[in-house]
Amino acid sequence: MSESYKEEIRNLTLFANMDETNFRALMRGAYVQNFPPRIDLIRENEPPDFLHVVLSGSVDLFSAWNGRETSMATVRPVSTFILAACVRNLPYLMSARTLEKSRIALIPSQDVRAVFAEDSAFAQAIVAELAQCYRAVVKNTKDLKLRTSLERLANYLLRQKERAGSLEFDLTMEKRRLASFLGMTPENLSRAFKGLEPYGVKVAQNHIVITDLEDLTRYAKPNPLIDDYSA
Amino acid sequence: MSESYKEEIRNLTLFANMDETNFRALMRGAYVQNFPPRIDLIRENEPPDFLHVVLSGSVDLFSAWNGRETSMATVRPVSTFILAACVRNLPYLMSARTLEKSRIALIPSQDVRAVFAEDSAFAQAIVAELAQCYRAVVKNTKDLKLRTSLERLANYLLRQKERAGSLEFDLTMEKRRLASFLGMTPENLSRAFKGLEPYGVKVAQNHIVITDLEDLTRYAKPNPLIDDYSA
DNA sequence: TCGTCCGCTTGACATTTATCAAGTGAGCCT
DNA sequence: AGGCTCACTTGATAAATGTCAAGCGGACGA
Repeated sequence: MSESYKEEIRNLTLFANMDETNFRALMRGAYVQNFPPRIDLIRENEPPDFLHVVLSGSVDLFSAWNGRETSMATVRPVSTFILAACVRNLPYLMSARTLEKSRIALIPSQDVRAVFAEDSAFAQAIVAELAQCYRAVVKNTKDLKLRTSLERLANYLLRQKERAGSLEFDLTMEKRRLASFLGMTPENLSRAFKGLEPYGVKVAQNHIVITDLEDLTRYAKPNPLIDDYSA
Repeated sequence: MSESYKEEIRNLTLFANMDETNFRALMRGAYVQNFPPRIDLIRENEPPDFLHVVLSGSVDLFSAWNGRETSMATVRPVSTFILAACVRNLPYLMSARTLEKSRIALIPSQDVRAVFAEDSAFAQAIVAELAQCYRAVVKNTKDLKLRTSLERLANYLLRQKERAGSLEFDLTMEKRRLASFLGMTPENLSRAFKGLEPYGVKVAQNHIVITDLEDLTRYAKPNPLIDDYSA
């Protein structure tokens, strides 16, 4: 693997503080691969061969049961996925596919387990990462159980507004995927956008304009314990 | 704290392999308290002062938003809760209350953070525990997003059957809490029980009898990637 | 033993969400 | 430019779920 990739990975908080020798050991078995859009990377129920690091592009984590499918999360650079399966050496709970052309680093999971048993800085970083992921999923569950789909969409738009730093922004994913992520059908999402118009949301294609932030906020009632993904 | 309590905690996988000196240090600031039923232990959004260990009784983790409330999980002996908030030193995402008379050990969370930075066996145990919790919540999300309420109930009953080791068992919680846990109203749960009768489920009060396991299983389509809480 | 309380159930109805089918429109290839 | 594709939208309808109000029945205390 090229040194520039290694440096990119090294800068991830997960790997930043670990011992250099251990990091080198981790990288020895690792490699970077380029994938075209819509390629399956892993399938749920497979054994966890590799810890994946998204270097560029983006990846959809999704899951299926009984002919239905739902999008669980989007992984963007630079971060990892399926860490939990790796450290526990248990089958993946989710499938993953590239959304766009993506560069992914693959680190053999047995190396991850071996090194994390030796390197306490790495172990601590894993703890921080897992705790973060855990809290993110708990928030997502609260979102699903405590809110209607209209409320979920309203709060999603407010989070995107925060991310973009502007009252005007483009949706970062296809509407059909957004619908699945928010736990509804595309048809329902389409109507939900209409339903938010009275609260000051203008939609044209993928472009969103929040024309009345106060009104939308009053309706959405955002809450850091659900919507603040950084804490 | 009495030595017998300490031993009980020591036997938890989370604490079993750590250094004795570090364990003693953890226990120094810890104490055990008895709580009556229906007592609030923590409230969401509070800073994480203590890691909680349920020694006996049971605890409900729940969360509220905008006047609505939902039950997230039940913690039974001997296990811990709000570990993620402790290690990240971030506010609780869920509230907790005793369901019955319970004995709870409280370990100052700053001690937990201090010791886990020193003790690699402890750090590893925390990783295992957090990864486990993460996977449990992911499964729960899949359950919520991929299944109807009737399917969730059917699979819940199959899991309880497994737990009890018998086709006949008692529900371990109030129906209203079960409804909340499964993400529905008590009225809807009541009708869902009726709806499972054709598949061989008999309900009398809290007592459940599965009279046609094959039929119920065919309907529920249980899946280890959703329903097996041990993996 | 008789009330009373409280959780559960039931029925009627409203709302939310999904499904199915048909249309619209932007992007794209030729 | 024409015509195709494909996501999205829209409308009609059905199914799932929630709400409200009333009733039932076991547990418990007086």
